[in-house]
Amino acid sequence: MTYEHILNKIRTCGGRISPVRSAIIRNLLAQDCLISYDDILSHLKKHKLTPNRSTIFRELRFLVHHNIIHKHMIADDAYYEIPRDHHHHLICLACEKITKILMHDHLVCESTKIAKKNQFMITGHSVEFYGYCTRCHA
Amino acid sequence: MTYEHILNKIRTCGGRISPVRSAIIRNLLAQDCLISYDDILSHLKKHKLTPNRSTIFRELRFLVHHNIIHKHMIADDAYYEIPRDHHHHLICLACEKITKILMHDHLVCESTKIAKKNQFMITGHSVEFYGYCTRCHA
DNA sequence: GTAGTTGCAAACAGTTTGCAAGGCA
DNA sequence: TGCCTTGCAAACTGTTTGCAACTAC
Repeated sequence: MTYEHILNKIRTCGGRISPVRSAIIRNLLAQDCLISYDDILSHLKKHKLTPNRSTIFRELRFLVHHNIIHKHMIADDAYYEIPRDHHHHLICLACEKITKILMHDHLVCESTKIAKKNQFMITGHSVEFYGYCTRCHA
Repeated sequence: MTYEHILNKIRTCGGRISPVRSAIIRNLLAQDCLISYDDILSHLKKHKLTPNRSTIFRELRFLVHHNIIHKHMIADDAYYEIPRDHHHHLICLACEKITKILMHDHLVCESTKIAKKNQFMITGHSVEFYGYCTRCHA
């Protein structure tokens, strides 16, 4: 999903392209992994945009609702990302740093079995590894 | 971890065994998967216990802090369980029902590789499959 | 008796809502 | 112009805190 791809998707369903909206989308595209509300806020500030909190929440909800971004809850905090390459996360329990990891995903084939066994339509899965990063472990 | 096992662990670190505490632990032991704050509250009511909200939150925090229970955030809601058999979850995006699943866990061996590659001390992992249960899919 | 546990009220953080004003197409 | 987006203030939910009263051991 490129920037233009996303804009078209938004226009198709009646949405407008406002400065705040496009800045948030650019921010999410520039990132290749999960970012928080605060990350987004500080990125907007750098671009001289200081929208109200409710605007940011509404925007993120809009993008989630239109399936443009995904929301993850990690240790009580919300994080967002544009789903592109399928990947998983490594989460430090001390500093909360999130690292993206790529791995050969056995779960993709496993999920077919699980779906059949449990009579469940699986649309996605997530994997997180918890522990301590080098800095926090030391 | 049996009931007595848990009580001893609590006593060892200076905790007392109050009616609310033991009822919550029994509730968690009776369940073999994730339960919510509301599940706990209604279980307590059945046993004629009506503690204050803050008491329940404090208790759950106490148990998490002493590593007796684990807390999971699923779709903005908190769930708790006593870690016994290692298992994963199937989550219905419509009715939010959570089903426990057992599967051959390739991730256990995968995690050693990931730990080494990322210089990260892995202490645990979680896997969730998202989708729609039979009832919600129909 | 001492220290841990509880109820209550108040505070708090994150998030949502109603409404009027502003802005994109 | 019409409808979407925004700011503002207020409401709301889940959770935490301070403090005095209570209770397990």
